Amino acid sequence: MSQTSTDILREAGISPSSQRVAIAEFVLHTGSHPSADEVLVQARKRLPGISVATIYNTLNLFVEHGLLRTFSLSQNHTVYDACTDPHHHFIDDETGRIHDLPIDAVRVSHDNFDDFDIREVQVVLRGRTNPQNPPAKLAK
Amino acid sequence: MSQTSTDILREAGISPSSQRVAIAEFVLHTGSHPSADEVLVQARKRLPGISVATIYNTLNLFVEHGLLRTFSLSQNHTVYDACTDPHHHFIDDETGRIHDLPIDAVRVSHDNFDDFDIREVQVVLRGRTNPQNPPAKLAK
DNA sequence: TCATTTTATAGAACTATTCTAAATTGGGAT
DNA sequence: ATCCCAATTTAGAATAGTTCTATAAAATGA
Ligand SMILES: [Mn+2]
Ligand SMILES: [Mn+2]
Ligand SMILES: [Zn+2]
Ligand SMILES: [Zn+2]
Repeated sequence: MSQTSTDILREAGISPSSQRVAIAEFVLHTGSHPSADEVLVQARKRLPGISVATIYNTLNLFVEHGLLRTFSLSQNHTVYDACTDPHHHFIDDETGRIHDLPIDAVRVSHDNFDDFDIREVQVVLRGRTNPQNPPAKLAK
Repeated sequence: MSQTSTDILREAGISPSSQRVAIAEFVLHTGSHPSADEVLVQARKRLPGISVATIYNTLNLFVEHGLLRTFSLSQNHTVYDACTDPHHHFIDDETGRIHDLPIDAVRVSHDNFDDFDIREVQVVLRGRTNPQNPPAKLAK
């Protein structure tokens, strides 16, 4: 049942060029929240000549078509998130690594702000990853 | 009893040069979460010749001494937050304006992640500001 | 095949921030 | 008051992530 990257692109209305597929193979299937640069490195393992411009064009295209989300943690560190449905994040202060948390692992309640129409709630937990524990059972 | 900017700087161990005071006068007393560029504009109203380098040097200095916090919402939009104690944020999708929310206006509970040592919980609400309501009674 | 459109590419341009190296400042000490 | 000197400020160069531009290559399909 698992769709190929080509299928995913077609379903999103994106014609699956070899470059796009090479990028998709990595970026749509990683939980690592990579930067554009990390995507470049991975994509070049499959398609050594792929250009930087194509990486950016393609990542932007994927975001526009809802296959990726993007967020900025600090200046000059934009990352891409392959998980597009709502979820939360834990960020390791030491390594900077971002972990997905299932949406229902965090509950948020808030006052009724009559001034605000809330569309989305995003929680970021920061701290340290406990070293003695196994790598973590992570989000969907 | 309200401390002058000069006092605040001295207490933080920063010698209050005229440039630093000019910047502090604005950035330590605004709730608007300004960018470096907005700080430059405001500081130049008091000290027209102040340089860009000084804006960045000083903002970084204030952050290092705990007078400001910084965060990035999107690539190339780093803002400074004069409120350094824990609180949450509402971001207006349309205008990009950031509003502080009192820490106790949002309650978060989460599973025990034995893999993570959580040090900080940050909530960002996104949506639209309700136009018919008054400008909002905002955070401390 | 050929014409047309789409996609990819190199490299220039852009922009926020940091760096560098030189000038200016201002508070003691004399 | 003057001198000294460390601290501070400054202009402009450098850097880095991203976007733009103009050209080339590839795919499409009649
Ligand atoms: Mn998948
Ligand atoms: Mn104040
Ligand atoms: Zn995620
Ligand atoms: Zn704030």
